[in-house]
Amino acid sequence: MPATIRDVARASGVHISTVSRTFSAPHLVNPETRSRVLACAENLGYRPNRAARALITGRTHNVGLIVADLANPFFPPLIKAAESQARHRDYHIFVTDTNEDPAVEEELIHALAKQVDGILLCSPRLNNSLIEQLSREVPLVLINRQVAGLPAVVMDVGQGARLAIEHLIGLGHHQIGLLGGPRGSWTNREIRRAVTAAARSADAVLTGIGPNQPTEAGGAAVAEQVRRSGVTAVLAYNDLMAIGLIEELDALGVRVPADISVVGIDDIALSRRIRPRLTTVANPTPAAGRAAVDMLLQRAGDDRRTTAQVTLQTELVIRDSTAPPPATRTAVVLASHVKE
Amino acid sequence: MPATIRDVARASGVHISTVSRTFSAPHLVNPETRSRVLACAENLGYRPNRAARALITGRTHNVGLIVADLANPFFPPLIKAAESQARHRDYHIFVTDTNEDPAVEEELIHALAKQVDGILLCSPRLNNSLIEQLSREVPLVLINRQVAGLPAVVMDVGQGARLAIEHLIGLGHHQIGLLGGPRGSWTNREIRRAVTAAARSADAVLTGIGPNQPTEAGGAAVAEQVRRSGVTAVLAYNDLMAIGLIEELDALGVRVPADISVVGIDDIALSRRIRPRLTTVANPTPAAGRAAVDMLLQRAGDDRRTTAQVTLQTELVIRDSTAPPPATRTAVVLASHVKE
DNA sequence: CCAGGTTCTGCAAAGGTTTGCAGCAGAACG
DNA sequence: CGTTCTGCTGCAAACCTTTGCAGAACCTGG
Repeated sequence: MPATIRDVARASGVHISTVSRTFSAPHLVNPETRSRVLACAENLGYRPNRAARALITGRTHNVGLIVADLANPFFPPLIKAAESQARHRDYHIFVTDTNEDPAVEEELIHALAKQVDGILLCSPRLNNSLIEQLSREVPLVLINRQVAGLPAVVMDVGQGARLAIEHLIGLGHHQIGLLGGPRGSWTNREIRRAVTAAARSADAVLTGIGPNQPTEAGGAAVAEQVRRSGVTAVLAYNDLMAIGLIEELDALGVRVPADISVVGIDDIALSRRIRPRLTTVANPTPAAGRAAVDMLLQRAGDDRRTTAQVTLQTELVIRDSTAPPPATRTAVVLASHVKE
Repeated sequence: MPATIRDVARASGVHISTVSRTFSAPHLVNPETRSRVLACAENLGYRPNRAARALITGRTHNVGLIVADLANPFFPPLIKAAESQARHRDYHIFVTDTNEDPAVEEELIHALAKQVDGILLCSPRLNNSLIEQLSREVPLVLINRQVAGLPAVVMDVGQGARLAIEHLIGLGHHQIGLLGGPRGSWTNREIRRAVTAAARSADAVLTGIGPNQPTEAGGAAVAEQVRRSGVTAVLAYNDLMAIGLIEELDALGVRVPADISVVGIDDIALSRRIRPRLTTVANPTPAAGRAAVDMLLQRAGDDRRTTAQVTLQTELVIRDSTAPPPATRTAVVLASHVKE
């Protein structure tokens, strides 16, 4: 039903190759012929079939972007930045959501493989060897994950987490809880590594809690456990969990930050809006999206495999959800400064 | 580089058609042959090329989903519901974002056209005739938009808006502001239509403000104008605008709901969390996502063009951002009930 | 033993496009 | 006027599959 290159050729009395060139290499065809062909194409409503084109050129001008959970406000800024970057380069981005399920993730990579020129894998939950294997099927750029030999852009969440712990220790906390994220998360391991080191060198005691769903529900679910654990401060895997935790603690009659301090990670827009405003580690998500697109397209351009790994800096944003622990409260308040 | 059907055929000593059938019609091939072929395929890491398959079958098993703004929390529930519904039917969903730009929207439809079996168009900003024309290129299902002859699922926002206005009038408001959304939005027109009728029949005065960007920034931008306009209540195009407006009014020293009542539309998760909790019109977004996928896939199945239009009910959720207007405050409070 | 059926496999066309090669006409040049 | 070059166009193979058709091998029943 839709017009093909052949219909246009017939209508304008030229060979299909001329029609093809009219669209993909206009300078090779006589201006007169060109405009005749274009007129016929317009008439018939002809549009080149991108799938057929891709079959022979090997370039689809699409890139896939796989995230764990579209409903997590952490992702949209990254996605939008990636989209606009891709658009400038005449590429389109197809976004899909894995529902935090590694099986779905693998499924999707296979499904996308031949329909895109590469895939941006955001915070994948797959294990390293599987990722490596899949990367032989389709060019991959990882975001917030490092696998030897694969290009990646990561946000230095370890550094941010370290700053967060030092901030808490500086306030006088010794018993600190660490709310783990989903299993398979590289970010999760980075946080744990950095935090463990920071805590050890300051004689603070760390209590791990998790793994958990990286959502508000996941945070809320462990509120009771946090309260009973005796910690005076908590670093959560992400802002969503921190927010869920704070709300549930509030429901249990535990005040934040008076009784327990809470720090999140990501600095989603919501964190600035809740009360108490959340102290958190800010991630440069738009920059990450742009960088990932650049790496992928550059890699697609040259054939040589770029395996660069870009690290973006994070930053601790101190707001109102952290304060000295109850016991030492007055003493420390005298010595500390209040910052935004 | 990646293995093709031909490599598998060579390796297992059969014709390519047999390999093809092994994957797309296994019952037609001898179990013995089949397992041999499968073993070779596994060995070579062969995966059928979905693009090539689509070229000949005409079925890609993908569906496109185009939204105006991924960062608007209104969309994720719809998207996730659509994705899970599609997954059950062995389809994949590709999501893209138009940045509220009609030109990008058209671009995207063309780009997606041949790579999907149909497109779900969410709150499109395109005009009717263009939509109609594009629908001849690729099957379309509209969400929150009605165009004669095209299948659509809409949420009855008109009814919800009417309830909202009646609620405000019931509280004693006579001067009501209507914060318009983006131009090109069908929802916007529906709201205006319903609200105008409701206001007329109750002798309330309506002040239109807009069009505006349907974001928090858009809501914040008109706060000053709202304050000066003399209205005592506002119905916003969506929750995001309502929230932005409330925050900015707060910054201007105008209290909600004491000085001005505000009602939103959508009932995004955030609306339950801000203070005052937002009175709003709840939309059944997951149901809409599922219904749209069903309509599209059913339409793809039978060849006959289904043009059904499904309407889903909305609901007014009364929370804390609405109250009687300042003047009549005490009098009416005595006569009214407080509900969640 | 033969007619008819079943089960499996191969052949080749088709789907819509791109692209290296070759051919052709006319221009430029000596 | 012959040669070389330039600009344009057509030819046909290629990309990776699917699928209608036909043939081969085998079986069943009469």
